[in-house]
Amino acid sequence: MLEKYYKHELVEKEIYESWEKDKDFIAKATDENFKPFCIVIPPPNVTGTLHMGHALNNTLQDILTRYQRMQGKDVLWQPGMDHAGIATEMVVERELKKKGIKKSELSREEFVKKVWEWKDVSGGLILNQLKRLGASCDWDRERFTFDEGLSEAVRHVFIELFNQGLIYRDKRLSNWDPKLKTTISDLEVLQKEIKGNLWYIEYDIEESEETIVVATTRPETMLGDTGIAVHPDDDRYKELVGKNAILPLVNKPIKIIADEYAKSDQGSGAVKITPAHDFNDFEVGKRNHLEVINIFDENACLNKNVPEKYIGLDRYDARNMVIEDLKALDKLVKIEENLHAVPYGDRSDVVIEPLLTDQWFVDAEKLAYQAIRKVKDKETRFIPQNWEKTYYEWMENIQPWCISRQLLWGHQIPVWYGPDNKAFAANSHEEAINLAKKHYGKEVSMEQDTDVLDTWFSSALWPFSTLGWPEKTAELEKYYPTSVLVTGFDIIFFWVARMMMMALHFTETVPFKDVYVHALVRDEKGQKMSKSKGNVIDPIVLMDQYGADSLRMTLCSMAAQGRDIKLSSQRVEGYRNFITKIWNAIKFFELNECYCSNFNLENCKNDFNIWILKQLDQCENETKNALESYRFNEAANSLYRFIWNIFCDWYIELTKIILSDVSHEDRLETQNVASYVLKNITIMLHPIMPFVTEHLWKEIDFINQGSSKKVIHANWPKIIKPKKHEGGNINKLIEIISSIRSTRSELNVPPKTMIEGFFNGEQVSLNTIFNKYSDVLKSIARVNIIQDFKGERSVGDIQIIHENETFYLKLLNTIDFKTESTRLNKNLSKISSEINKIRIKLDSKNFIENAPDDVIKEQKDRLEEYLSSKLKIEDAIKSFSS
RNA sequence: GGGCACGUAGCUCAGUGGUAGAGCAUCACGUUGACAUCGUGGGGGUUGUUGGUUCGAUCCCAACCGUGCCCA
Repeated sequence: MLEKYYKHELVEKEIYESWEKDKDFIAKATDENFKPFCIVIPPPNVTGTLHMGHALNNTLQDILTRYQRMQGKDVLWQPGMDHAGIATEMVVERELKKKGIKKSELSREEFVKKVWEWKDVSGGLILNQLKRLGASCDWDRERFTFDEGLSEAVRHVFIELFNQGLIYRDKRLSNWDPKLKTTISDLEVLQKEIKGNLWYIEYDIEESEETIVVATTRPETMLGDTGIAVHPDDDRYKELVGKNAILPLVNKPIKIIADEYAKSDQGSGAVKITPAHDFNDFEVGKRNHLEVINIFDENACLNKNVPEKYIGLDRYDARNMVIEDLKALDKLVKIEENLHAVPYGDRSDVVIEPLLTDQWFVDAEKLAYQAIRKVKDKETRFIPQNWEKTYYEWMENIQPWCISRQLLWGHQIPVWYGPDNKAFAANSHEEAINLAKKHYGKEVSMEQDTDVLDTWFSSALWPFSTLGWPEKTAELEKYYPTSVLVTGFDIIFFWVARMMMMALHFTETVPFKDVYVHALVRDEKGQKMSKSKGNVIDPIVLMDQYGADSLRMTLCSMAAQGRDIKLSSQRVEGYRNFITKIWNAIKFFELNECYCSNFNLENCKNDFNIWILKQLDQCENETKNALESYRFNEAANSLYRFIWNIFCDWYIELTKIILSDVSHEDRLETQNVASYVLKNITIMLHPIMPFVTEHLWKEIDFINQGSSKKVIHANWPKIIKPKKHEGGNINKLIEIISSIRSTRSELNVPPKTMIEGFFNGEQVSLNTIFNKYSDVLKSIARVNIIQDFKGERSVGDIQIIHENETFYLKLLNTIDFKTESTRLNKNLSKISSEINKIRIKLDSKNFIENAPDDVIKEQKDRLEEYLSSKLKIEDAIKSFSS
């Protein structure tokens, strides 16, 4: 006998351990009897912990995974993590600092060793949290982007792209993070709107009394200025173009140039050009052959290229000093408040400094071509489709991808330099020496590049490197290209786009057939969850409170395409209640000795049973279709509605009489049908709610029905269709019961009071229902209906109309006439307004001429039905007033 | 500035070219047999605004207003 409530805290751990112990998640790469289905997990960061976004992302993947397993596919959900260069280095650095160790005191090897030590102890916490969620990954195949095999793939890719000229080293402006002391890619830079100032500075013109005023948001960079730009059409400055201005504080001449980059309506219309420290200025400088002067060091402090008094100053101290000095010279003419975008590092949260350095770049533009085409050719589909636009937009404007990072933790760039600084890409030091020997004609000593690669470089290979590439493995053969990638839209650029490029270049096929892009999880007010706002809902806390299944069901039911999820714990509570509801329903059937015998359900005779099987079939169809088209919320809602609003609310109530009567001829059939329904909803719920369903399957014989397999391995159902098709008029019966209940309630008839009713037996439809289901009407509507051919009515006989047929409840002693009169008038006005609407329609010539016949007929039928109801209600009102 | 979503009941959200739904919240009534983590019933909507297409628009189209996100 089941306990009073489902206790997830006692069940989930045990169930998960049993899945793991029995290798229930394992993929069978070499077995060709099963069609493959494969998802690679978007690898969480090794430093990460589970947040709501992960919970949603992995719940959806697990639902697909478990569903496909039930379809008989050989399923591989490939798990793993990425090594997260910057994040991990920050974490370990912080740990070392606590012990009084500075990173700079350690060699590369020593530091990397410390990182591995850290990883063994505290890395990968998130994988255990995914297990709490129920993730059915094939854990034996767990991969890490820093594994030997994946590192091999990284080197392979780098060397090949290098040899093809698609990776190159270049001195150009890149985003320098002065806190982390590394470059980062443009995707890792966040633009923030900051309230700052626009400073107007006056420059003297060389050999002239004239001056020119420039406006800038970064006055300190003037120390590196090499020009002033004005718009070629700006009449104010036409005469000055070609002349020199004297850069204050530095006292050197810089050229005034005409360039369309200068906007006449912004600031003064003249803009200072600092080619070494601004991406736009760099381009302007290139166009106009301006000198490039780098004035910052790696800490974003001023270097030796500025006047001595400023050397060594931090950029903000320098700004203040420059302002003061300009003021003293009376060169600062105006200060305006100004809102402008300032670049911040997404990890460090400090202002990024564009800096001229030697870095490695991927020629992404060349790789993008195929990646765009394959999506246009529908070889990879985005779901919902509109994300294609985002993808195209980025791909079509793609910039060179800066892949070198000045870190210790990561794949060291497989490039060795010869004595003349010539770069050789090679798999190892030896290989590099050999290459160099051929080149120089003698053996030379070589130094490896000290930089490492962007973590996303290795992540971009994830869909095939995890399957063993570049080796030709059975896994690669069977599971690649993968079936679907499930991800949030925030990493379409970071990850999806780059995977597409790399996959197409190296495997000549798309990495996945579908990309399902899900929503962002927000708090209940619709705000993005963030630690600083303090509005983070921790999925672990919710799981502790309500169980993993409740959380999963909630996320699934809210995962409508194209909309963000606003999560509130109330919602989770609601789905916990849903589990309780199922739990109690099963308890009810336990009490009623449900079991399964050899009963052939095709031979069902009882209307309720035939009806519920049909409803179950419909639910199965809806759920299946929804899951196969990634409409997760529809799958969840279909199951919810069937189980609660059909099976529990009606089927159980309707069959109580049968089950409680030991000698009832339909009892055995009903027990079997109920068992069958419960078995199948357990299976269908499993992908969404794996724990409670596996538990019930284990505990309840009439649910597992003697299966030796766990529910995780059950086949997705194909619902039996009884030979006798007509399931009676159960839907009509339900409507009638609802009408009776509603009338009773509105007239304040006490729920338990048994009342009498009567009707004219010539009404065929009612006659069938009242005859067939009189016992049910007595038990759940508390009404005893008798046939009364005379149909004469007296005061207190309350009329109920159902589809043009009428019956009466005898309520003389129980009701208040005023209440009834109000009720009737309310109904009358509702009906009258409907009648008006339909009449207007039918009176319209346009409607009659243009609308399809079936629509016209439908409207006519409705009108007729309403008119007849109206007459009856008016009649009833008349009889009351008389 | 460019792009993409979204605006439906008090709240959170489904949905459909013809009759607008759910959950939560709310109100009334109800516990000796599955379930108060519950049941039964009720109230609650000019489907953001204005136009257009259409016999008919909440749905399709356009503009606007509002909100959010992405990119510059």
